[in-house]
Amino acid sequence: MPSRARTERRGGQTFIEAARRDQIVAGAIAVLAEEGYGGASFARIARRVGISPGLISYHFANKEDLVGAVVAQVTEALEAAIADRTGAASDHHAALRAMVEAQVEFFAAHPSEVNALGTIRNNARDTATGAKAALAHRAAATARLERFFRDGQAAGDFAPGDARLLAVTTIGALEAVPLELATRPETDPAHYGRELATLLARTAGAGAGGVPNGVGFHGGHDA
Amino acid sequence: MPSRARTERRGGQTFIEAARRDQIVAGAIAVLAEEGYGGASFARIARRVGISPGLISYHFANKEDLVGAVVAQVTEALEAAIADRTGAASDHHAALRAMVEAQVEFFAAHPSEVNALGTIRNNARDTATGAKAALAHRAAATARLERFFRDGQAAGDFAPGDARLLAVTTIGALEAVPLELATRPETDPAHYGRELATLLARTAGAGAGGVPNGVGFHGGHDA
Amino acid sequence: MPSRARTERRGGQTFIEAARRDQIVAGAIAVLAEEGYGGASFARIARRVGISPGLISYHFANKEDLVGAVVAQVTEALEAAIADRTGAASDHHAALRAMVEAQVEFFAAHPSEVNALGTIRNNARDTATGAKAALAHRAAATARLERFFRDGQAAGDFAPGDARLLAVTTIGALEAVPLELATRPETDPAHYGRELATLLARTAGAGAGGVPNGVGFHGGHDA
Amino acid sequence: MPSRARTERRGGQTFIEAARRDQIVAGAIAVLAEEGYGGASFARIARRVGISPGLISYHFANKEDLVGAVVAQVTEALEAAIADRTGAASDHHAALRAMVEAQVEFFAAHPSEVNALGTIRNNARDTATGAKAALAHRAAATARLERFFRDGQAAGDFAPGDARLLAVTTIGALEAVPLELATRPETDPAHYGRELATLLARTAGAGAGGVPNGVGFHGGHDA
DNA sequence: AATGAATGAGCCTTCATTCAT
DNA sequence: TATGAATGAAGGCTCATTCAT
Repeated sequence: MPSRARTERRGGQTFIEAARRDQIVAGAIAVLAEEGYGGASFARIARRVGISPGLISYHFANKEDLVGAVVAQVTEALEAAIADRTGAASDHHAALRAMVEAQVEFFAAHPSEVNALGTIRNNARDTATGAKAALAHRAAATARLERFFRDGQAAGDFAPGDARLLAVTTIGALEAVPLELATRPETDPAHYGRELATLLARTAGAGAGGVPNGVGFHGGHDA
Repeated sequence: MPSRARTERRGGQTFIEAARRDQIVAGAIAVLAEEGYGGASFARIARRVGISPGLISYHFANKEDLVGAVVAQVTEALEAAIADRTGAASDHHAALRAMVEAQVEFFAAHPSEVNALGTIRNNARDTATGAKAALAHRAAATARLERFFRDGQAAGDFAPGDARLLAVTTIGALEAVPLELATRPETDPAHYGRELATLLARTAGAGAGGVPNGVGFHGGHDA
Repeated sequence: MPSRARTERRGGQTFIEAARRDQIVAGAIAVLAEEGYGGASFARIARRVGISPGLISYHFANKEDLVGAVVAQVTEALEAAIADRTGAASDHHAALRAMVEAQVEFFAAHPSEVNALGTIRNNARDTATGAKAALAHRAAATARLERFFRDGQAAGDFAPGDARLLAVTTIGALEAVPLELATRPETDPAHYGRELATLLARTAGAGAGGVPNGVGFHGGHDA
Repeated sequence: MPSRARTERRGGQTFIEAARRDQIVAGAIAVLAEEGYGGASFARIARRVGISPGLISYHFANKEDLVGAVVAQVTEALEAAIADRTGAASDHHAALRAMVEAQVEFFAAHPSEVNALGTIRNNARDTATGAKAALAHRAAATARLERFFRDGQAAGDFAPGDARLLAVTTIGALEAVPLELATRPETDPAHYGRELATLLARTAGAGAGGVPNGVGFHGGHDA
């Protein structure tokens, strides 16, 4: 029985279909990162991938659809990277550190993806569902972080204060990282992540039994 | 020789020339804020201002040129607002607070300008000189802030630490504010600014003889 | 040697080949009727039939070819329906009535087919051989009708006059029917056909010994 | 004072704007007539007119808009031609004759316009308002004709009968004319018109005191 | 100083068609 | 026999920009 591999499917898609989609998404990410939102035309993406522009329309219903796929892929990868690291955290300080470090390292490891996501987010008006997903992802991340800080404050791990403000500030601090890494390539991301984690821990403040400037000392967690 | 008024100049420009340029820049800001970078076409800007699209090309060499004018106007206004408030600051903590509060209040008072500036910055690849100015402004602001923090640490007003990291983090925290204000219109900007200032002061840390949460009182340093 | 059935042929075609062609023609008719000429793309036809677009190209050399098949099928069915009814007619008046009634009833019974045929005729320029067949069919029908009227006039069944004018007018009157039936669905087609036959008989006029409104009874002429 | 002519306006349009629009509409009519609906692309129209395709978009909001302009121009011209001739008619028979003759002569004098209108009508699905206007025009003409026949029957000028059927049949007979004239260029339109008028008068039938083949002479009815 | 007419490139998308499988 | 991947041309439309006036 021939050509089995070609007909096997994953999620209703042929292998080759899935491969093309991935390839196109990758091309879109690269072009978005390099040329910006306005420069990410089907023609440019197709040229980079080495296919005809019509083929993108064949695999994606819309530009929106393609942009949505980019957003989905990048946010999922980012979420996974964070989840991987925060899963083991035993307290709020450890979790915050894990999240910050994971995020910074992801930024360093996937600069184009992160850049593309940011580019899309900043041009969200254009596309309806596609790019709004990027904004929604950010909003969800902020809300999650707010809950996390409130939780930590209730648990006495963080100093009392406006958890929303803390979340927004933390998100902002993190979002400034990719440009900094790009601007100063000599920066060691791992080190930067650890330092930023420490700094943001100080920002969140120590709870009743903690120490503001650094590290708690109960657990044995680090990043 | 009549029409003297029309020929009087400031900076090499006729009055009416300057007025038109301002009018067009204002229109560009509004459209950038409302329609995003991709939506800010000459046609759309001209329609809003009530002129013909060709006139924009008459007054600005390029789209770049127009974008550059927007960046210049907004960054200058922002700088002025900051300078106004930080001028009176008597020490680093006061100066930091003044800077943060001034910036947040500027964000609240001029949402379109800030939005437009952000939009341009996020699409900086497109336009050569025009939009890169926005990035350059940010880079300069970061560098200045880094110097400020280093200064403050040397003076013992801030805790020792990586001043660059502190600067980038502070910038990031500030840049997250406009979206937060837009997303939650019920937020009181003045209050948000004070809280954020307090928070960022804690982030910078208290120096040897200072108070973390408040205002120091020794130095006479500038922003 | 199995699969004999699959290789049996009619007119040089496999059974399954013939079946597919019919299926595709039927799909094309439906799509033409519903979406118009411009909307009748291979993709749309294929989707309706439940096959891949490439298969249409496999079974038909061209879009022209497909359009030609549609024209052939519909005109043949129409001719057959007319022949069925006019075969028994004993004179020119009866034959005219039979033809008109048969045609109107065919219009009512096969609205999509008729619509598709009309759509093709009205876009005949596009496709070379395919759609010109529709025009040719109309021309042939007109010529036949002209001969019929001339015949009837010679036989004294119709009033003397320009047989060509009569034919063109009759064709026109018939071609207005499908839209009328579609626009006013409450119309009873059988009744409409009888009334129209009577009216057109009056238009053709009564011959020397005939009755204008009704049926003559001499000839043995065909349609 | 210079360039007066250029700034004078008619209906809010510059002269040159109006001239261009007319020129484009004329080009669209020619291309529609020659290449059919599917062939009437902006590129093709522009090439014929000798302008760039973008200029069509500059003068017309849409393809729909352009198509609508074509429909408006042709239907208005046709209506005017009919009104010119039927205005003087003193009774229903005279009015019917005038209408038929005027229409046939218009068909002969403006073959492309008529062809274009027909082409648009037959592809009405594609375009929303633009082409539906052509269908609406036909529906209105039919309704008006129906009223006319009913009127004439009430006045005793036409034989009793289904006025709707009569109207639809008359419209159909008229719509068959352009193709006949195109197919047989040797046809004399004036003669054809007179003959068709006579034929359709016979179709409508003579009223109580009238003469079937000719002209009534009593009434003062309108068209 | 200002208009509005005009261009040509580029946008996303759909199309008929081809071809390896 | 049938699929689905792929192409290249063409579609309408918007854009920044130019230029005569």
